[in-house]
Amino acid sequence: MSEIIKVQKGTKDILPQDIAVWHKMEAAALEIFTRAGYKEIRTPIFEATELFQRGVGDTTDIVNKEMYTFEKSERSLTLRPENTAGVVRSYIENGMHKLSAPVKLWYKGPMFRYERPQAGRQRQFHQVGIEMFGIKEPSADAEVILLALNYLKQLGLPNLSVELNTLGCAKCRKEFRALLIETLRPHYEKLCEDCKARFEKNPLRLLDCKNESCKAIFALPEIQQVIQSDFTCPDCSLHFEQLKSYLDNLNVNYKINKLLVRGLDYYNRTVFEIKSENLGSQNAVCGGGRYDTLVEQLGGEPTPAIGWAMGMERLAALLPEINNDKLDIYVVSDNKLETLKLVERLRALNYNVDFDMAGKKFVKQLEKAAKTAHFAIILGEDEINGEYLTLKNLKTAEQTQFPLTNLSDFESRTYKFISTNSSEWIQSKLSMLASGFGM
RNA sequence: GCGGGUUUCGCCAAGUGGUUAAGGCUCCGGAUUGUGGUUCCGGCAUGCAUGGGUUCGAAUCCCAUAUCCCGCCCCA
Repeated sequence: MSEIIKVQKGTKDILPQDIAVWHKMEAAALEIFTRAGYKEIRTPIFEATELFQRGVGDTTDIVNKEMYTFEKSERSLTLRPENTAGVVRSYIENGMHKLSAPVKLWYKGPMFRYERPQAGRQRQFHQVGIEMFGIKEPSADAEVILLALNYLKQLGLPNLSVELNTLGCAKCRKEFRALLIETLRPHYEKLCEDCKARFEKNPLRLLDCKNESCKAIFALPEIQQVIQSDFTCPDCSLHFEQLKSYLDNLNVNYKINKLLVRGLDYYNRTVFEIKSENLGSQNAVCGGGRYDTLVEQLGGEPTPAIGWAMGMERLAALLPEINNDKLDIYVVSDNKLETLKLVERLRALNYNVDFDMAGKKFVKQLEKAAKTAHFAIILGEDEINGEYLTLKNLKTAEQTQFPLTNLSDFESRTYKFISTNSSEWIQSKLSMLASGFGM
């Protein structure tokens, strides 16, 4: 046997026994977003490297050190590290600004970042997210945040904490930036290397620094005064106040975090995160914000926009495991031809049905049925000769016979037989049968 | 990129230099040629992440590499 090839570091197989929770996340996304007027968009996994350099921003860590970039036919291509840039590219390229605003889009799929894997972080991971284009009013911000909460609620995660901040617009941020640099300059020497490097380029990012000595500096009264000060221009200020008012009136719990500065360059005004305490150090489930200049920056018409993304692996970590459902019926028989015929008919009636193909003995087949299915159908010599089948409830060991010639009789009478059992499967089957018979 | 830990069967796991590497679960077969998930019996690692080294002798000690996990940075 030659050496086996293993999955690559930071990647994982999602195995059949774990897939149910992914189906749940995907189904919830389709349902909740569709209900809010969002349409799914699927953009390519790789894009021109330049899209991310210009879109995500080349001062970001994502672009600087985390991209999977490769050359092909003298083009530089990159596996998408996030999907906002790709969606914006598609929005521009397909002339979606001509559609009536807002244009509401959602997506799900794999993203790629070359990072050291740890709890809640992989190199290939999945995000589900939404983007809304064309509305600058704060009601859009409110809807987008509510949508995130609704999605989490649908998944049974209603109690996560929302953190909110505003970064202002280019204009007010410029003034704040200048003030911040001026205030921090006396402490420059005491800052960590990263902070020094970012000092002139993107001083807002310093506020996010986790270094203890840097934190101590930012805790100084004169610096806190600057950080806590309301630097936003009247327009930005009003926008934020209106958003907060909407959220207050809708009883959304959130807290203002002045230090919340998102790591992607394209954000302005509203930024927010949704966190969970149960995720270890990578605790952000959802991150998003407004990016009113990105469309223009990537060559489109000036278009306000806002969106968010959730990490699906992190979401999955918060959700309870879902046991895979058992089969509805396992057919026990030594006559493969008659079994195949019956299985075909049962599958056509929407039952999940399987049977033995290995030629095992009767007892073994029944054992297998007991482990993998709710019901067994026994189709032996007696049944075939008498043109009937035996249905066995594997939980209660009850049995009953049905004529083989007319399976609609099987359908209509089965629910009476199985109604003696109250498992979840029975409930779902009952409602299915009931709807099928117009009851 | 930097730090700490981990690695024995499909899964869990004993073993800390000395005969054929415990045990449990799962799986497979039999007891039981049409009624199961109970019970009983049997099978399932010539090998302990990989490569070197020390030793009469290594899963056990040493070195290197890899792996996965956790943390930093950053992000979902």
